[in-house]
Amino acid sequence: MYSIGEFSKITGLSVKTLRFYHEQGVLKPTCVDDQTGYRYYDAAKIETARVIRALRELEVPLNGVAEILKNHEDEGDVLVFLERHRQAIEQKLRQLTAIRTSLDRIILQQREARVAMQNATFQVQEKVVDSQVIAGVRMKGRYSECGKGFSQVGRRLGRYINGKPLLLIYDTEYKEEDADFEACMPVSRETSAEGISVRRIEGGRCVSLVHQGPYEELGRSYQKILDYVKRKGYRLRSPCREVYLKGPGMIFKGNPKKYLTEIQMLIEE
Amino acid sequence: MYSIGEFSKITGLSVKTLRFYHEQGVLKPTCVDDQTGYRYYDAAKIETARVIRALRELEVPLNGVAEILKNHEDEGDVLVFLERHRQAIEQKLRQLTAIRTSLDRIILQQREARVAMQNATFQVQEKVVDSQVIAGVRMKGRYSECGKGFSQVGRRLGRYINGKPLLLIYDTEYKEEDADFEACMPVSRETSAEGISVRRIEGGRCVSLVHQGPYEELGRSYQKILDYVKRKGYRLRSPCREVYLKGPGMIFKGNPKKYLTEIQMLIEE
DNA sequence: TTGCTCCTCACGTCACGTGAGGTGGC
DNA sequence: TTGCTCCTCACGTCACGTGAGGTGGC
Repeated sequence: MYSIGEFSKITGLSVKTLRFYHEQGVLKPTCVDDQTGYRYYDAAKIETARVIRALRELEVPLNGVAEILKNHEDEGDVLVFLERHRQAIEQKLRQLTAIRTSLDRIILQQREARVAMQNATFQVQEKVVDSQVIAGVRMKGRYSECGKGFSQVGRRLGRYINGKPLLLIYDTEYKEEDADFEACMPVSRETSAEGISVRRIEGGRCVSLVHQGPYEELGRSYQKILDYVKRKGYRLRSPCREVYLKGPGMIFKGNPKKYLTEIQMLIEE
Repeated sequence: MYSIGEFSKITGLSVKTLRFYHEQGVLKPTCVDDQTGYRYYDAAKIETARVIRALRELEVPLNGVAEILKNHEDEGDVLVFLERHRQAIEQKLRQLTAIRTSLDRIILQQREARVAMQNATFQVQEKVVDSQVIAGVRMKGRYSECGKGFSQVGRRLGRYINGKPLLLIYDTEYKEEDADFEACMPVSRETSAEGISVRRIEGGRCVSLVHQGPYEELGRSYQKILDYVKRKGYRLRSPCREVYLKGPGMIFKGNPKKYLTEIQMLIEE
């Protein structure tokens, strides 16, 4: 017979835990001294304790452990139980994996936003953009509605997104009410999904300007870039693009004054 | 201004949760009527509630949420925080993945044990065993010590195990004290590990008998199989094998009367 | 006497949910 | 008056851990 302290050392369960298991009826001492209240455990209880530890290490809840210990005669019951438990674990795993994916996305976004901030000159520049595969939803209405398009793409093709959201603007003049645009996400795969157009868009030489500030103030930057185009005498290829380098985050809307948006206008060579 | 019920519908947070968040100081109502104690929230709080929900959905603990809300000015701090949180999630994921792996192993073992039980005839049979890759630890001593060898292999090559543990017995006579044997696990890869011999062992025709009962009673089955071998005039190829079809499980030791052990003796053709 | 082991009882953790009992205004 | 919304307070969940205060035997 072992005292609770001895039994604790043997089994690796803390004294507090052993008392708790007694209280819960999961692991009862072999006998209790009714004078002192001391708990005593015999050698056979060591095996029970081992079983409990094994099950707890598998994160089987205590009442499950109790149940298994009660009718562990039928090994089939245990198997069914373990399969159910496996399902529960699997469920948690899926949930946590989804969380990790979201966190990765958020962290990456933040990092990229920083890099974009460091690299931005806020001057009109000429550069070459690569051709890329995008998934887009064509919309008509107000620009402020574009979020719906982005989230539609995100829901369907979330796991394939590998770049910043961009807007293709098909109007050649600014329209408030009935604008014609496409909310796009660069994706790694040419998967198809209903209501979403997945395709490759061309690259090429373009005039680019990074705009800092709220979207309502984009007009100023458009003016700057168009002045430049006119000065150079370039001819533009529609559609114009807005790339959202840094916008409202998934957690914080953030400060609109810090939003970064790159306007890209492809030019004919 | 919204009452708590209205605000609950808007934000998707339960009334109880909103009261709890108030108590915790995470999301305070804009004002509280000191006559009735009614809580009122203004529209700006909706955004805060959204942030809290987003963070809670990422399983950020409430005190973390509170901390982020307090000094969310510096986005860098949030990034560091999110990275730490990602680490925590990753940790949990690893833990749960390990649990799932264990559960799978246990469930598979149980299933295989059932199949073995159904197929066993408990008669001496002749059959052909395949050549297989095993990882083994050669030992000298008592057979009851073999568990150490198995667990040594399990610890080092656990993820590559793809079959039932088996013992190779190099003695040609039964030895109690100073037996010479090798605890082996079939593995899917010829990886090497110190102190463990990973190699391919031969297959071939063999005489086989499934023994049901505790290991101490294996002698009876050895007698049966050796009688058969003698009757047939076969010549044996050393080492003899014991395959543990059903033994003490990872959770329960189980009933030794139900243990199944296959004795295999390869014969020369 | 000191040190050690054991005891019980109450409270804390975590993020809420449940339920009782009561109020105030339409 | 009934129904609705709101309130507070206390307790439950889960598997223990912490700490206070006390006991009994060497």
